Amino acid sequence: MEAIIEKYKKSGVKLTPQRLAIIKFLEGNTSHPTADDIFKSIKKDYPTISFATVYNTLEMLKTNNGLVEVTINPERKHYDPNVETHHHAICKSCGLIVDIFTDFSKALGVVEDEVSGFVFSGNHINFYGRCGDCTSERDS
Amino acid sequence: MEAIIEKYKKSGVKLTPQRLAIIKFLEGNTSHPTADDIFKSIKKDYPTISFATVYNTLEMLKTNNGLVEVTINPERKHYDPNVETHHHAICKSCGLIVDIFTDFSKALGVVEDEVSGFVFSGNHINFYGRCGDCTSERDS
DNA sequence: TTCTAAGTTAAGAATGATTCTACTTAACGG
DNA sequence: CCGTTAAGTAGAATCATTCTTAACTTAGAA
Ligand SMILES: [Mn+2]
Ligand SMILES: [Mn+2]
Ligand SMILES: [Zn+2]
Ligand SMILES: [Zn+2]
Repeated sequence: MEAIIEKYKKSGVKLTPQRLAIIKFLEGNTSHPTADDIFKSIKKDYPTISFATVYNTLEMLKTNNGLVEVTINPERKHYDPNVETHHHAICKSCGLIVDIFTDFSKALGVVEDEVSGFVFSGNHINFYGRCGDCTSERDS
Repeated sequence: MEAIIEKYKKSGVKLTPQRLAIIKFLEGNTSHPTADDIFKSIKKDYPTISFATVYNTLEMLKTNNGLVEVTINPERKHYDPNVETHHHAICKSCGLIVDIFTDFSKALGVVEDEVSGFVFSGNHINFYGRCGDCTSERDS
């Protein structure tokens, strides 16, 4: 946490209580929250916070490489403080998003030569299915 | 085309001129158009068409397995008449979306056992990069 | 053919996530 | 402390998509 704060100070951004609250909320968070999830959570401690602040902070974090947008749900954006390359499993029933850290670069690399003219810089895999809870629910 | 028309007739939907125009526009289309792209194109022949009809028809096609939504662009949905499993290359510069038909099931299958409780039913890979045009443009 | 029921279209209103605006407030280097 | 200036806030605006409702086709029955 301290290291994270230092990082932002160096990049010249002001560390307001609201920003720190959002950074703390996201730190180590693997739930892939939406802007609304973040807003609701921060509102408990900062009742006057506005969506503008949430979105502005997310934008700031994005440009400082502290956050990535996860484009999985066409209805709204999800945010992920884990900026390392990784993939996701998505439950088609309840929307749960789970991280997958397996490295597929070898298996995928071969193909990247086959697409005419493209120069690739990254990839992301979505695995669709049903999570444990939703599977056992249907069985019963 | 004839086969496609038969397919929808059988499923009990009425094939109106607007619907046929949309189906024709999509048939074999690999450009991954948005609802607005479709609307603009159909409007040339049917000036009174509305967005409601475009969205209704897309919904109808989706439920009849004649179309899939492509969740790649967080700003708007793209539609793909190719319902076979395939993947996409996305140009980060111009937004071009190109199909990739390589089969990765073997390489990905191994992992699917490792995610606790999940039962998987499909996957989709996004390859990010720059297309040929955008790459040569930057070079010059 | 003509009639009907059911499904479809079109215009515009409604929704909801995200962005913008105008103004107030507070962070922080000096 | 102070001044500069970035950041916070409330609410309006935007824009893709969905909803509502009345008028209109379609296809089958008579
Ligand atoms: Mn993740
Ligand atoms: Mn495609
Ligand atoms: Zn689930
Ligand atoms: Zn390009």
